Amino acid sequence: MNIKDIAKIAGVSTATVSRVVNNKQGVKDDVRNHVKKIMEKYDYTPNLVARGLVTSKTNVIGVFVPRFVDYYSPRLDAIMEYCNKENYAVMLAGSVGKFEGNVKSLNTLYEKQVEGIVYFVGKFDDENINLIKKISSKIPFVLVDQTIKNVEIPHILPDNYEGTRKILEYMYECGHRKIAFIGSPVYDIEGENRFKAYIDFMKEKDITPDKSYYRYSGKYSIKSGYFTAKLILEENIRNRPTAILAANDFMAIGAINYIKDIGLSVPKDISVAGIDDVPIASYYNPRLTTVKQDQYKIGKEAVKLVFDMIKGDKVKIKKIIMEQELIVRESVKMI
Amino acid sequence: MNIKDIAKIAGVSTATVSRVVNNKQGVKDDVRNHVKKIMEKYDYTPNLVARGLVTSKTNVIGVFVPRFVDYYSPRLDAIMEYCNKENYAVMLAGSVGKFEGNVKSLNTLYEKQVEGIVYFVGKFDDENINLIKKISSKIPFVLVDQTIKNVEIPHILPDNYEGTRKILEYMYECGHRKIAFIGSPVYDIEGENRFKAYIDFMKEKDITPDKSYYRYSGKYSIKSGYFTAKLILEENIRNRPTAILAANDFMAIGAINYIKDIGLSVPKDISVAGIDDVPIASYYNPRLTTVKQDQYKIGKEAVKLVFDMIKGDKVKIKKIIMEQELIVRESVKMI
DNA sequence: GTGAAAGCGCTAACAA
DNA sequence: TTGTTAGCGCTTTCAC
Repeated sequence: MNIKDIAKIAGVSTATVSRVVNNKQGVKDDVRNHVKKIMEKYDYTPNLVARGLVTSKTNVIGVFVPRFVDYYSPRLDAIMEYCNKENYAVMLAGSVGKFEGNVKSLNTLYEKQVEGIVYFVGKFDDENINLIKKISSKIPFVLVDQTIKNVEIPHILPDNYEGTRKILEYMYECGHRKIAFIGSPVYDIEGENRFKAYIDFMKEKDITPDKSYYRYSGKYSIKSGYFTAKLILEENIRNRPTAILAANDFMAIGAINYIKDIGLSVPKDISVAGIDDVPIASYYNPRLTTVKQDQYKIGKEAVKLVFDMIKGDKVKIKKIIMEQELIVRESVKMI
Repeated sequence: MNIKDIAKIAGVSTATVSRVVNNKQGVKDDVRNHVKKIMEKYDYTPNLVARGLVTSKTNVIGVFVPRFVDYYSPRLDAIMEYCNKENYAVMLAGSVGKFEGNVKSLNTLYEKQVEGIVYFVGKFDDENINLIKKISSKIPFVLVDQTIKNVEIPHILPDNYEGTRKILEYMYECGHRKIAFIGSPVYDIEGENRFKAYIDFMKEKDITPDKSYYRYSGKYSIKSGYFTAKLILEENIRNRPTAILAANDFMAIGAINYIKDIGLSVPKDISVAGIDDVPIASYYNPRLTTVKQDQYKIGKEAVKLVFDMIKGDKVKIKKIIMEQELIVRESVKMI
């Protein structure tokens, strides 16, 4: 049942049906009602693919998510909400474990004519970067969590350097000097910022932690936090840190699990802090002291930026830095 | 840059370019290479919307998610993975808080010509059900977590009744008799199954819990678990339950938070169990004793079913019941 | 092995 | 206020 069928049955032209479907003016009320009745009777549904072809507006935006972890949930919520409001649909892409899928998946988004893309970065390689360059030169593209060196792309970045300093400052105020650090993957520029903040901070406080006190080999997962904590603590049995900062909440939770497994307790024996403030953080036991990235807001700003670019005539590169806020809860104690 | 441009530049017909784009036979190697070179040079990307219109195959499947919580993450992962493999894209719909959005959002999916839909149910109302009936009569549609009375739709259901009995049996074996129950929303048929299992089980064991021992007003969120636990425990100060079963893990976590806040400890003072085995369950403190729904598998079976229906000629209604498995961890103790 | 041409379902000038 | 018609970018017969 298509627009032609309806037109024929209703005894009008397709143009008139189209006007009715799109609630456009210039149709007499009785004709409009008549057409509407026919559409209803025959369960007519407009084919938005066809419409998209002629208007070259698909009303779809693309979202790339490396994998589904709770970290992204509030962001996706924000995006869905915004898109619902704007009458856009969301098309998903993601690698889901396999790095190789990234390029193909992102390209598909583009080929399917999405009008803009929000890209939550997992990792990059050159192939990826080239594709991003190409796509971002043709349609609105917003990068979240990461930037690309020497390439101007609108992006939203949490202020990881300052955020990390804030939580370290707090730990320091709580009397901690022996602070270990569970860092993030080496491919992650922003992760490096967190690590850099740690190194800088310690230096400023005239503390020189042993090299075995910090590792930046974590993978942002609970498991990797567990094993990195194990690595650090096993190497420092005689010189146990009083506190551990993990580069994200999941790794902090992993560390807490390990500490519990060796019969110690957080924060009684060792304090642990995270970064991100994922949804579970405030309900974990102990409630996690962390640094809040307002994920919902990040998601919202990201889509908003895309829509600004879709609507606006001139697309000027925007860069948004999101401040991070110290969230004091239970997992770091005063010593 | 479209197929016509490429054809003109390459000095061939659009048909030939199309054959090259789609890797079809019947093009001489040198012609093929020549066309490929031109496509590359001019950064040609096929317009999949146009292709979709002519082939009436969009290579997109729709997924409806009520909201983004961790419960759905492994399911979405499974779906993404499967679709990547099958060369399909995923279009998302969801209500995100507002119930009213459901119908419009689902309808959009249909209008955008997705080839099939996986529907993770939040709640239903009549408008919703009518739309689902309509859509499911036209394209492959799989319902997950719920069924519709008197309507035959392929669906995947966790065996909530048996699952709930399994965990209750375990709690009973651990010596618990005073078992309270934090139930799920009244609109949720499957939630009612969990509640029914509780009532049946208690009756079989000749236990008649006070009415204040069970509530099925939870909303599956951590917060609602917290406040329902509060309600139950405050009303039963002199007759405190030794164990609480929550109808999902999030509410169990909420209950644990409340118990902690009143100075008691899980499982020392009160045991708490959940249902679902969400990703955080095995890393919570205490590690959650629960009943596992293999969410990844559920997601996979759901898409698989949709693809079977897309590919298969005859679409016969399939119903899959997913068994649940008792997962014994730390949050329920022997008394 | 290649091209001409019809048409997928719709919108948007333009004409009437 | 309504209809005619030309595409949107692509695939797919059917000739050649």
